[in-house]
Amino acid sequence: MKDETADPGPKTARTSRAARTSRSEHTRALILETALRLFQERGYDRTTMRAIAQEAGVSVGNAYYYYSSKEHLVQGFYDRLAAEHEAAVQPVLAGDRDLAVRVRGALMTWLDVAEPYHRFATQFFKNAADPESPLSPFSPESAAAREAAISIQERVLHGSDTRAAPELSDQLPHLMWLMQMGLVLFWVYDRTEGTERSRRLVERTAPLVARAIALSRFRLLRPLVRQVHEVLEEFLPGAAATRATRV
Amino acid sequence: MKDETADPGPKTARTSRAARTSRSEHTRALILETALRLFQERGYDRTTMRAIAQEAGVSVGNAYYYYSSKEHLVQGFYDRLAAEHEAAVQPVLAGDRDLAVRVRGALMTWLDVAEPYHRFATQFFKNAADPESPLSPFSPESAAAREAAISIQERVLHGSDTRAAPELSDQLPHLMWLMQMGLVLFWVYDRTEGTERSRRLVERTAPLVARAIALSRFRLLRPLVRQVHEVLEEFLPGAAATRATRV
DNA sequence: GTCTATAGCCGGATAGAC
DNA sequence: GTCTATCCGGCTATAGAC
Repeated sequence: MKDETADPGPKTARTSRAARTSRSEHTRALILETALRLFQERGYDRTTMRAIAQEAGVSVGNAYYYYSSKEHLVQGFYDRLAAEHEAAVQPVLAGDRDLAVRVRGALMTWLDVAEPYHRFATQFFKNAADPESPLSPFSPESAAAREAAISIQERVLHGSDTRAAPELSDQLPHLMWLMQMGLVLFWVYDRTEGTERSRRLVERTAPLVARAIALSRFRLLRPLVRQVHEVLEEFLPGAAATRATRV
Repeated sequence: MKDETADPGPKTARTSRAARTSRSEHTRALILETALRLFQERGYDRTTMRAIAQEAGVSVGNAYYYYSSKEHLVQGFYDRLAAEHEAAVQPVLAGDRDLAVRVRGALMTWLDVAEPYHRFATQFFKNAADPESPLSPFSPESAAAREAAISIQERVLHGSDTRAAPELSDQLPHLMWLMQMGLVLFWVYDRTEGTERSRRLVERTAPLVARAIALSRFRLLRPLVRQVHEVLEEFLPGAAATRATRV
């Protein structure tokens, strides 16, 4: 009962084309809205499908008609979060060209956007770290969201006045996204007021990342950079050509 | 039903002092043994507590008397894995003094030891990403296992003929352990035959790590190294002094 | 195609008797 | 310390209404 490969019918989340029938879309939205609200109020585990259905004024069966599992409701949350980040990060991308500032800005913006959900986000990432789960940030199902996030990093980097070693230039956004996943993990563990500690980590790390990237052009580091490039080429999906095996 | 803070009674896993009463210890061991066997045979999810109890010839309630949740059974597995790695890694630690060789050896050894359990290891990272879980590698409950693992990295580094930048020297083992956690994540996702791809990642990454560490002493990198040192000092628990806030 | 209602399976976890 | 009985919630199934 874990994956369904082909997923016909209305259970497919569709962001495309405005609403198949407005009634159907309305119900779907209602269920998601209710679920997210309850998750925030009581946390993920203590929100039962029965409760979601009841609060939304639909039957349990109907909830499952739209979202084939409780986990699938979480996907709705991801999409929303990603959209909010994309919107909120615009000023950063259009702003200062200093790389450290841009890196810091993009990550801080994510922390801002995610803040309200911190309480129940914990539960999500448990699912997210499961390779079987379509909710994993590395899963094929998450490809769209992942690429959107990487694209933000790309704009962070290429809109800056820092030039990285040329062979790394295409791969760095992906690498920066991986680092962002690390930050998310840290954030999930962060129990400080206002996730202050996560913010501090960003504050201290951003200049470091920027400096490392800038240094990558120095001759001394050439062999190391070349090695890094090769490893990334082999192990980062999508970065370049050779992809036959998957992990 | 998630945490119990104080955990009195026999549910506490005790590696100390040989067996409170031999009968009790025998039952405990029997349950763990059975569980681990079934996990290997059918995977974690498809092994029910009922089945474990039945196979072990005890009641479900009894199983819960010794292991307060299904997850707690996994802790027993961690301990075993750690012990096996510690034993198997000895030749590497006593062997070649080349850092790349040592790094590679330690990680490969872990992959060897962990191989038989790969199938149900999925479960690991579910825990890793859950801050509530005592099974998280970052939890206080895992401190002992974590420190043992870090100590292995310490011997890898300090038994080598490479000298890192002095201010990083004490922190690098912890950082290398973090990288190892990254490898574990990769490995969990790895679906190739014999986890071939994970092995290849180690093969390609070990020299890179060794080189980066060696480079850390160059003057060009001094400012970067200093920054890294400061960040690690602030955010790695245990590395040095200042720890008031927790994350 | 969208929805309700309800009954029931399954498996993790618990209560409380012995 | 050990058991049996029970709860609880994710999920499924079914039958039928609009």
